[in-house]
Amino acid sequence: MAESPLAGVELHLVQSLDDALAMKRWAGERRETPLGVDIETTGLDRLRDRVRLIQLGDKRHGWAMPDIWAGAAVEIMREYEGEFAGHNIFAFDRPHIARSLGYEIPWHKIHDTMFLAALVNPLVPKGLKPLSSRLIDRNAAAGQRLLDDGMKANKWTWATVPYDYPPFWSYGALDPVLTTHLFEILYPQVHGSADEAYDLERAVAPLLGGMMDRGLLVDQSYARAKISELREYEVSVRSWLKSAYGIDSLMSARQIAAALAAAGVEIAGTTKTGLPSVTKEVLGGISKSQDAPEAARELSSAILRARHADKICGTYLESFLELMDSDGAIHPSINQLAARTGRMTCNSPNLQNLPRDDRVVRGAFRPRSEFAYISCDFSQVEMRIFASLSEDAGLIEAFRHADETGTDFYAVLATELFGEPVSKKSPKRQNVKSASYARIFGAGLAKMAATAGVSPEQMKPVNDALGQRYPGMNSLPGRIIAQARAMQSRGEQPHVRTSTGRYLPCDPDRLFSLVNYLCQGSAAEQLKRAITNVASAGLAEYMLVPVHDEILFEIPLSQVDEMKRVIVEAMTDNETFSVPITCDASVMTERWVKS
DNA sequence: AGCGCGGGCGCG
DNA sequence: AAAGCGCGCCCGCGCT
Repeated sequence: MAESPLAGVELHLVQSLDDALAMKRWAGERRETPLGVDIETTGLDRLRDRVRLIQLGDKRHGWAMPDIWAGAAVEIMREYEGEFAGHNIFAFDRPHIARSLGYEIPWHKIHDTMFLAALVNPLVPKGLKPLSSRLIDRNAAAGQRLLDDGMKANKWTWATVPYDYPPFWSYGALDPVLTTHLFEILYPQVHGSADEAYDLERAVAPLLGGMMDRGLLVDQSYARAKISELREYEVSVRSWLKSAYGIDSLMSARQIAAALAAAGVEIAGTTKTGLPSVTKEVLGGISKSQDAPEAARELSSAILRARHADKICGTYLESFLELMDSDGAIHPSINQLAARTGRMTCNSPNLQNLPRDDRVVRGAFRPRSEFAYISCDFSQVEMRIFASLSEDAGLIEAFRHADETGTDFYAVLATELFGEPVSKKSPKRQNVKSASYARIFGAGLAKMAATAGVSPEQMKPVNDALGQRYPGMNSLPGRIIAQARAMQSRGEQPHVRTSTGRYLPCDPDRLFSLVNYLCQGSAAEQLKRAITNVASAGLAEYMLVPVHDEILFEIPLSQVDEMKRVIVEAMTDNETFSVPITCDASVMTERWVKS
């Protein structure tokens, strides 16, 4: 049996000046990997918790320093000439070390093994422990259990576990050792193939940290007033549903199906587990149906209205008040590499899925005094990227023409396809848009038509014409899938790579999804690029949250016009693709709602 | 009481 | 030939 790479690792706890000096001598040694960095804190609050233990390590040694030695740790880091590596160091350790210990490690000197792991394979669990167990030593995470059990048994928290409790300091000291081992394994798999993607992630990371710390101010009295209005309404509907139909849950498929049956309507569709489907679409269909009895229509629409009220309160407004910090703001967590395509995600709360049409929810956010919101979003970014990657001269020209004349892109396509002027309002234009997006998603004709709300017979000629006039619409997916098949026959995981080298694998039986991964992943990178460009233009401190193709800003009122120009300039990109990436900014002075 | 899952629904 | 992509959060439901 091969010896563990961790055999012979020595772990040290700094408890004296001699220990600290020994650590300093060790840190000054030459080594081939970056210096591993890790910290333990009193908790997970970025703004309030403080550092308790600072750990440094390389492949052979791990050192843990209690915070009374923080000065020495910072001195070692300041003087260190090489690079550092940490796991999730950009989002966690670096900001804590900066705020708590007063040292901001230069971002270009930092490697993050979590980023490396995500770039090597976005589908795999990215925690230090699972990665270490898988890539270094099956038992690498064994200490974690020991520490968890010990903390539970002694009723210790991360704030109170004694520094010299061996499972605490020793497994703390092991973490930077694991990180350097991970670096040695993962970096060669990124270096040379995805350097540009990696550098982009490193550049974006501190900017996302700034956004989380800044947060969005909540209009509390507004939120409370809306909540009581909506809850009152919901309660009245619920009590009617209960007394008239015995329904006590707005989501119970059984109860709702039974009540509708009593009112004379049978639900046709089922979920994949066989229960009757009671979605908005199904109930909405009944509520609008001329054939359905009045009672069933009333019942369906009542359920939907109550559900909507519940959603607005439960998922959004009430959650905002619960998550609100003592500074009156909400500090979402922005996760840089959670999605398989390289998109960022957001939680606590998710500010990327606030209702767009119902103005109530976004209205709960107000710019700080003497500030205004500016929202700047890319225009048809995924389609522009699709056109560029397809190299279809007609599509590229259509975008050029649309931009030059200020015409809607899909109206340009529809005008070309139908040989007659088509307006932005026309259903023809809507069908062309649906068919175009279906290409990006890899949808078939049936789904395409259903989404557009027309029959497959109506959609087919539009879809065929689109493929004929713009052959790149067929050839790009064709090329991607042909390459994916070739990968499969070589025994590789089928995948695409974006222009930065980002590796995007798909499930073996869903090759068609690669078309979307490439467009979505490239667009995700374009937003990350835009974030760095905005920062380079000097507006780093005004960004609040990224929303896939949009950045929300909070800008001093006195500089709105000027900064709006800077933002548009920074987010416009005529270089990266053969179709310009354009954007559109709007100013909101009162709330996060466009007037 | 807590966990995981499916269904449902909000966004790009 | 046929294939809609990516998320997070809430609830109901069945399980331990």
